[in-house]
Formats: sequence, structure tokens, C-alpha cells
Amino acid sequence: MAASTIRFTLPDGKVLELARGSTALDLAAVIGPRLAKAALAAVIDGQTVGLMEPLEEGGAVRILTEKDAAALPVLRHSAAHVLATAVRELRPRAGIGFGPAIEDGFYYDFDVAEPFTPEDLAAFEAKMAEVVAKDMPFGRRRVDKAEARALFADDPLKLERLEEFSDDEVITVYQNGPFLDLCKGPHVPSTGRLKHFKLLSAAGAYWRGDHRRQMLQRIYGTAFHTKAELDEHLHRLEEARRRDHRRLGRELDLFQFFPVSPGAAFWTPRGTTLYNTLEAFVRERQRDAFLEVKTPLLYTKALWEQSGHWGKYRENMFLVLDNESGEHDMSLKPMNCPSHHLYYASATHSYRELPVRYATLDVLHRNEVSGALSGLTRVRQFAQDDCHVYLREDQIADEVKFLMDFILGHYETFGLKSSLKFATRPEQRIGSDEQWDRAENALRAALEATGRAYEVQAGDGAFYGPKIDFHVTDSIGRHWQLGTIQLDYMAPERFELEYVGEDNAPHRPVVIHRAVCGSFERFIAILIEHFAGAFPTWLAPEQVRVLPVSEKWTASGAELVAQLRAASIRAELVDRETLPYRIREAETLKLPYMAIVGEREAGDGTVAVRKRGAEKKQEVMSRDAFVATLLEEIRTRSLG
RNA sequence: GCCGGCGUAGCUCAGCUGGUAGAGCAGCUGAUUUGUAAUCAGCAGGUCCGGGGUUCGAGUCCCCGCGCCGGCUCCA
Repeated sequence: MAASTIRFTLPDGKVLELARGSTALDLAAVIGPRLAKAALAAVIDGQTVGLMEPLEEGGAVRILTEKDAAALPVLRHSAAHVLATAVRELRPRAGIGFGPAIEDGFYYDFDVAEPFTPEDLAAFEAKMAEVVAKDMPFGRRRVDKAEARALFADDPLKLERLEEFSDDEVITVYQNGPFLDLCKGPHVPSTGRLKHFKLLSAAGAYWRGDHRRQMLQRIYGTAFHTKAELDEHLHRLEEARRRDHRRLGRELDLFQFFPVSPGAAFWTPRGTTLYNTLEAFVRERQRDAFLEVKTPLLYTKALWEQSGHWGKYRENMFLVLDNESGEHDMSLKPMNCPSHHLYYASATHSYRELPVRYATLDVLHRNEVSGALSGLTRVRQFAQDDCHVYLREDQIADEVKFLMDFILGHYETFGLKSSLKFATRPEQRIGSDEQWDRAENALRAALEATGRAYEVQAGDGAFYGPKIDFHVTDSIGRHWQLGTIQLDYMAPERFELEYVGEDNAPHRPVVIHRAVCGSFERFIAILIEHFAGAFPTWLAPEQVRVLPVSEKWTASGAELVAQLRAASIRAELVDRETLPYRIREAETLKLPYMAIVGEREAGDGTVAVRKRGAEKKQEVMSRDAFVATLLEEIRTRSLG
């Protein structure tokens, strides 16, 4: 007994009533002709729908125009179809895989005999422009499975997906001009809405991400509503290339790689200073509340069997030949947890001493597949700022609060904005529901206590416990997952960890895994890109470069260097070449300070200070004042 | 690991369809002694990633390695 009309509530609270079967476009037209023209899609009760779909139900409705962020994925998804349309015109035999919108654009996977070349991409892009010019409507149709099978008889990949639908599921197809796709939509009304797009790259991609399946050719592209937004995005990509830590690592002489040790960095003197400075910072922050331990790098398999790594993680471990046994039954450590557990278990612990926190900055090795290696962000050898906390269950809330403050404080030092993800119990898990309830509640309470927003990732926790992941956003808006707080109920069981409780009986502690930087290597890569190589003074490998105007003033410059070094400031004297040459060189190296000494300064014991970014607005000050300024800047780890 | 691209001087890059390897910067030497983003001149510097092969002749073509780069479900 369906009513003949359906009701829509607009964002301003106004209610509109339309005939059942009306479309969102009809609705937009009622609101106003300009809105109808600008409309790209609609959201009804949180569900994005196309403008042309006949609606059976009303609800809270919002018409999406290009001003609305939710419209962009719709545009991009349509762009993927336009790409496929173009590819099919030029390569009629290309099989089609999936073509979704993704965070910064879209892709489409094709099954073709020959991989695409850059020239192919240019041709596809030109053909896309033709498809756009034809302004083909995106037609949507509901089909049953048998009909769909017939429609996609020549598209094996689509057929495979089709067979996964249950018989009563709604299957929809979209067609624009000659191109038909199995697709849940929605799409913009027609191809003409796509104006500002660009194909970016092509690469191989396994069908359904499965390395046992065939390799398809994926084309990545992006699309925006306006040219300005597209240009800005392309500019951001360019900026990211400019800041690439691999490039800056060479230009600023921080680290290098040699083929004889793939995935392991050589740190240069400057890079080592940077690394050590960061490490010293971490140590200083951990001094009071953490117990740093150093543990062996190499272990027999007995430890890994106990921890479970030998069974589950061996592929990623570097196995080492034991000459006596003739077997590869030793391994470099890929993680610190087992050795920490071993140490914890080596003594009796009172409930009074918990929580106890073991921290280790040792080098770890993980045998990543060769194709995964990339600069400092994916390496085989790295050091974690690792820590394992052993605590009573009733201490979880306080401890998580403590660790969160600790981690967030670290990121703030670098001006990295952070966001939090709360990952809850996965399907595959160990431990009782009561334990999970307690653990999740404790983590949630700690999150709430910070007053910060967090995102829940239901089912994304580790199999041994829920976790909080820390993501940071760098200065050009890119996201990185860094720190983590993970509750672990399994390790205490495997290692039979205990503490003696108030009742004089043994109890099982809980373990928390904590990392802040993640790995020093990756964190430094992020810092290089975040600061574009212009490190804050406290981190900069060379903090001051002293430049005598000519060799006549070298002695005076050397005195200043000695004074700076006596104050533990990293200073170098450079007196060759002309002054402009050296200034340019120091600018290129992005040094925080140049200290210039000539006749005037040598005469009255001053220094002309040129601060990075201030260009010619230098300041002449007494040398003591300069030292004091620097020391204060370094002490406070100023970002200015 | 798999697909594709790339690998020429310390760095950035030229080197056409196979015919004796080049530039700029950096380095060295000399002149210049310099006041805020490159002073001038000269010199030196290369198993063209490694190994095979085709060819009268290979940086260039083919094969095999190595390394690097882009990617390898953000699910119709």
C-alpha cells in the first residue's frame, strides 16, 4: 500500500513532496533551475545516488554540486569510465577489470597483451577529451544475473565478479555511448561534466591484488571540478617530488645507498649527526619513565619458535648459518618483543613495580621483498624506538593515557599534526570477549580523556589486542602512519610472564607494544620531506656556517667557530671562494644560520647574522648575544 | 617476488637510424682578497651498472644478472 508521493527533507529543514519514482534531478529542479544545472549527484540519508535514478524512498537529501566534497569521488568514478571508454575505442580487445575512485583520483585496470606506454596514455587522454565532448549520458539499468551474464559474455573479469553476487542482490550496469560496465555507481549525469582530468601513470597490478592471478595494466589518473584545483594538485605532486627525501638526502649529503646492501642506508657524517640528534632526543624523553636495554641482534630459532615468529614470520627474517649445526637456525631479530619478554621473565616482578617499560633502539632486520624497497621509507635494516610495557590490567587506562601524551608530545615537537585511529577486535582473535571488552573500554576511555577526535576502525585490531594508531599530516598535507599503542594478551601467555600480586599469588600481566617514530629511518625521511630539508636549528647537522668576508678575517671567524663549538653548537668555517658564492652554497644546503665576519665585525667583536629565510635582513649582534640566542633556540627546539 | 621504465664523470643530464664518449656544476691548480644566492682562466676526471652474444665495429641491437624508480583491491 505504497503512498504515491515521497517526502524529502532539505538541509535547511524544508520538506518537499514529490511523486514516487521522481529523480534527484527532479528534486533539484523544484528547488531551482540553477541548482538543477549545477547538480552532479545527491546524498539521501547518507547514501550517494545518481541524479537520474528513480527514487522509491524519500529522506534527508542534499544535492551535490562541485562545491561539495562528496561529489568529487562521483566525478572521478565517472572519469574512470571515460578512460575505459577511450581505451576500448583504441584497444577494442582490452579486457576490463575494476575502475574505482581513489583518494587522489581514480584508476582502471585493463587486461591487455602489451603494457601501456606513455604515448598510449597521451592517446587515451586525447580520446577521453573526445568522449567528454560528445557529452554522453551515463545510463543506469538494473539487470538480473542472467541478463548481466549475457551483457558481459566477452568480459571474463566482469563475469567472475558477477558470480559473487547472490541471486537476490541488485545488479546495476552503467552505459555511456558504446561503453557498458558492471557498476554500482553512482555517476555524474553525462561525460560532459568531466572537464579537468589528467592521466598520470601506468603500472602492472595483479587482478584482485592477488600475486597468483594474472597481471593487469592499471592506469592512474585524477580529475577535479575546476582547472585551478587540478593545477593545484599537479603542483602539489611537483612539490612532493621537490621534497623527496631521496633527492634531498643526496643534495644535502645525508645518506646514500649502495647496491651491495639493498635496503640499508649508509649515513654520511651530516646524516649521522641528524640521526644521532634525533636519537638523543628520544633518549632524553625516555630517560625517566623508561628503562633502556640493549639486546642481541642474533638469536637461535628457539626464541622465534617460542614467540611464534618461526612459524608465521620466517619469510621476513634473515636466517643465519650456524657453522656447528650446519643449519640456518639462527636469525637476525626483526622485532624486539621476544628479547624484552625474555628479560622480563628472567626475574620475579612485584605488582608494585608495574608498569615497567623496556625500551630499545637497536637495529632490526626484515627481509622485505626486493620490489617493496623504497628510499628510507621501506628498508630492510632500521631501528625502531621500540618499547614494551608490562602492566596489570587495572593500569591499562592510566598507561594508555601516559603513552598517548608521550607520543603526541613527540610529534608536536616537529610541528606534525596528528590524528588517531582506534582499531577494535578483528574476526580472527584470541582472548575472551570480557578481556576484549575491558581492553577496548580502557583504550576508548583514554582516547576520550584526551578530548581529541579519533576514527574507529572496527575489526582492524591485531589478533592479540586492540590498538591505537597515530597518523601524522606533514606540511604539504600528506599522511603517514607512525606510532602505535597495541595491547597484547598473547605474548604474556607464550612467554609465561608473571608478576606477584598483592595476594602473593602469580598473575599474568598485559603487554603494550609502543612505537613513536616507528623507525628512525622512516621518521627521518618524513622529517626531511616535512621540512623540505630546512631543519629546525636543534636538528640541523650544521647549525651555523661562519663566513669571513675575505681571508683577512679568517682568524676572527675561527675564533667565532671556537666560541660556538665551546657552547656545543655545530659550526663550520668556510673561507674559500667569494662571499656571494659561499652564501649561495649555504642557502642551497638550507643551513639555519650564516655568521658573517668582516672588517666591521672583527673590529668590535660582533657578527652579522643571516638567518635562513630572512635573506638580506641580517642582524648585527655581539657574539655572546648570538651564542645565547642560538642556545635558547636549540634548548626550546624552536620551529621558527 | 611479479609487470613496466631507467642505469653514461662525484651530481644533473646530452649522445640521431651501430662508426674512436660530451656539457654544466662539483673537484684540482693558478690569478683575484672579495660585504650578502655562482669572479676568471686552465687542468684533471669515464671497466658508458656487471656478464655473455650479434657485428669488421656496440654506450647504442639481443640474452642473463644486479640495482634504482612507478605500481601490485582505497574492492562491481
